[in-house]
Amino acid sequence: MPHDAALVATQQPCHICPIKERAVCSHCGGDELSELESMKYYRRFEAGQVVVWAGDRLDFVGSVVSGMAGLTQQLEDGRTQMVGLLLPSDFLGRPGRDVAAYTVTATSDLLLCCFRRKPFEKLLIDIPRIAGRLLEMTLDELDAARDWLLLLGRKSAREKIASLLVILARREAALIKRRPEGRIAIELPLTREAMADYLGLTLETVSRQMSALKREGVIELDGKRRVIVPSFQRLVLESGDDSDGGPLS
Amino acid sequence: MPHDAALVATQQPCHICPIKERAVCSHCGGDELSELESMKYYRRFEAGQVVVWAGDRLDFVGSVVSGMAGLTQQLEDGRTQMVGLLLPSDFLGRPGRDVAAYTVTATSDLLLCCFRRKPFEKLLIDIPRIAGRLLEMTLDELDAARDWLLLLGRKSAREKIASLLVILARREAALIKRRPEGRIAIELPLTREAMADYLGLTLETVSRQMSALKREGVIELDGKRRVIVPSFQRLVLESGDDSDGGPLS
DNA sequence: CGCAAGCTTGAATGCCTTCAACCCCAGTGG
DNA sequence: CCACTGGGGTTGAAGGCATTCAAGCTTGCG
Repeated sequence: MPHDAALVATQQPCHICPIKERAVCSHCGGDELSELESMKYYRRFEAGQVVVWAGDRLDFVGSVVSGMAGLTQQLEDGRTQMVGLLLPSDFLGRPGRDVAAYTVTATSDLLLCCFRRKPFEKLLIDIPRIAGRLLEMTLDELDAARDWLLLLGRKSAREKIASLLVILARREAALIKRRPEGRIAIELPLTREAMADYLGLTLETVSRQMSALKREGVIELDGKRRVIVPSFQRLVLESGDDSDGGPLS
Repeated sequence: MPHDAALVATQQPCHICPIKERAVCSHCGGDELSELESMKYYRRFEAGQVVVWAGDRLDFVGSVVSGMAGLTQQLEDGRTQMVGLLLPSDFLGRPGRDVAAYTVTATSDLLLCCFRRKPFEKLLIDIPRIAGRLLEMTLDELDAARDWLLLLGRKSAREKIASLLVILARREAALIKRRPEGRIAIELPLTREAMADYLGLTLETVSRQMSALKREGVIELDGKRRVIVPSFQRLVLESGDDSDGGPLS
């Protein structure tokens, strides 16, 4: 059972939680928050660990507090596609479903703030703010999935890589309510293989395109897992779509 | 204004509505239903017509009663990807957002059951069943989008075509609560170009693969827009994933 | 040191695209 | 009546981009 591998971690109070502005609980007031506080528990996973396998029972839901996880789907012959990327504040699990539809893997050290599923489902009925926030988040995820469809269906390998870096930079910046510009650094809590699974490429192609972007000065590599971007605008240009990334919500 | 092009159609009472089992309104009881009934109005679009352009104001939401529409997204240079396929009972529009994020085009003659957005948003607060159903539908759409990611990222052209046919057959069958098997017919309310935009291919590749599947007896063509499948099982096999399509929900 | 995991780079192959010609057919007007 | 036209569809040939297969590199660690 993969759950046994999870470490229960010391909890932090909600009022100093780094994701309190964006997670499912973000619309909650004092009373509601203390109810949540009494129910929550933390789980920690190490990079590479599987949180659940597709098809296995999943009796909790939760929010990513820190770190990153990927949802993946497979075809019979082993071809793998990442179908979801869980970053801090993202929600894991589906209310009303007791079996995981996708395999969830920690791509970096991961901290989850969890609730047992049944009690959480009751909260969804009792506290409409939570259901409302979850709907909003699900709609946002659907929009993100749709951008991703465009990426997979129509972008070149080079544009795909640039797009991924843009997404990570924007998400990282959004947590501190900023908007990336100029010279920035991006953490890459993903192996080349995970990037390939995200982008619908092979790991060799990812590696080659990273090298190409580096050769041309679009990015600099600081180790394998940290990227310096001299000009964020330039990177966005390379990503194919120059939408501005929408409102800072 | 594209809206002017829409024809207002004669309404049918909700109790004989073909999508009453699956649409946003499906969990509503008598009182709620009559409230909805007093607010709803129909709009009709012809095949090829644009319902809204991305970026334009959208003051209504609604359900597809019959026909089919596509949501599309574009890159600056014109590359186009379909990012949503609206079939009967699917929901159009996003509560809380007044500007369309995607261009919506009728790919066949289309009938929508609409509500003005503001009053509908009030309903979402007043009638939790509606909000609940919308959450459920959004989660289902997210799952569908994730299957689509796998399709775009990892499937061959041939598998993509087969997968699309499987999806259409399943959706068509789900409306009458059945499950496709054996010899079946599938309506294809899509041009080759729309299929290509859905699948992340060129229309030539779509045409070639359709011809190949026909040559090998996997499908038969009855005109350009109707496909006969001698063995649904065989088609599923060609689609790459042989999951059974999940529960009949 | 030596091993393994993750990553990079090279060469050859293949799948899908691109560009182009042609077909089919419904609608239109001389 | 039938030639004309245009949209949608099919088919062919050539080329390109990403994959596949393979070798070698880098780095952390027992």
